[in-house]
Amino acid sequence: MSTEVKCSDCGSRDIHHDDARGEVVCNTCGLVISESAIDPGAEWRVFADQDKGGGMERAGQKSTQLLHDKGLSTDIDWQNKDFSGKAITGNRSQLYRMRKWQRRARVANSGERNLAVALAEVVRMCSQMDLPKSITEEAGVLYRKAQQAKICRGRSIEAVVAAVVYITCRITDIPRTLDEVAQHARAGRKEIGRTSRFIVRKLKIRVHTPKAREYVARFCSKLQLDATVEAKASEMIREIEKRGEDNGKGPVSICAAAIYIASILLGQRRTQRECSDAAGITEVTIRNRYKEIVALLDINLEV
DNA sequence: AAGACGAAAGTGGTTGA
DNA sequence: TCAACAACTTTCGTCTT
Repeated sequence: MSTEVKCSDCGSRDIHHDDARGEVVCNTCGLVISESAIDPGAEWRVFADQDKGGGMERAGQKSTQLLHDKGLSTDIDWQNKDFSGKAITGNRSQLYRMRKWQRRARVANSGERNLAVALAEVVRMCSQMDLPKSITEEAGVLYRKAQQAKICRGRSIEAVVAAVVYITCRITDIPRTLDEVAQHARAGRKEIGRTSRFIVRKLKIRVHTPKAREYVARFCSKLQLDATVEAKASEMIREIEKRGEDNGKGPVSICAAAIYIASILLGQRRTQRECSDAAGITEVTIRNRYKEIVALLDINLEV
């Protein structure tokens, strides 16, 4: 297994993976760098004060929706030793029987196996898309619900996962466009759209159509525009929405056009091409929208 | 040469009979 | 289920900076 990981304690690159334990260990100082090879990027924190007396203390990894058994299952080691390393003396066949049942109980049924694959895919997609951990968890929860509602039948895991991520982004008000999701998914745009509509209907999830303002910050940062442009664009969008002139128009296109105008007004001009690229739409659409906005808000673009 | 403009034809999703 | 429809895309020729 190749790795660029450096030991955070002594800086050594001499590191090995202990696959049996799922740990990454520094050979120089013995520091355990990552306790879970399943999700090496994961970070979780304990807030001692919040946990105090809350009965939330636990040993081992944090409970998470992102492992099919929520990370809480027990392992019976392959060696015939107990937790302290002492040899287990009792009945051997009994030990084998325990292992067998444990294996069965954990990933034996197909639903659990499906979940294990799906949740790994959720984690992969979300981290590729730079989504916050909370979204990843939410998406995992939604996948479980979808699975219980028998939505996965006849659909690829990849499509359902992508749909679930898409929906989760929408309901948490950090919308990603279908194209953006499709870019990081292992399913086609069309299928993701179809599947997510199906899930929303089946599970009766309430999703409002995204608002143009929800894209402003992200597109501005993509275009390296500062907060003044962002504020100006938001202001225009608010006015447009207030007058109900956003009806039927794609929120993404309104947002992109508003940013285009704001960038000119504040002397940080971006081309139509740049704006359309950042928003994933065409220049033509920017043109159409921005002319409407200029007319509507009586904006003078002359310098 | 790059950016902006606009016409025209095509695509995919929604809606309403 | 189908056709109509508006938004949006693609393409391309022309004008402007």
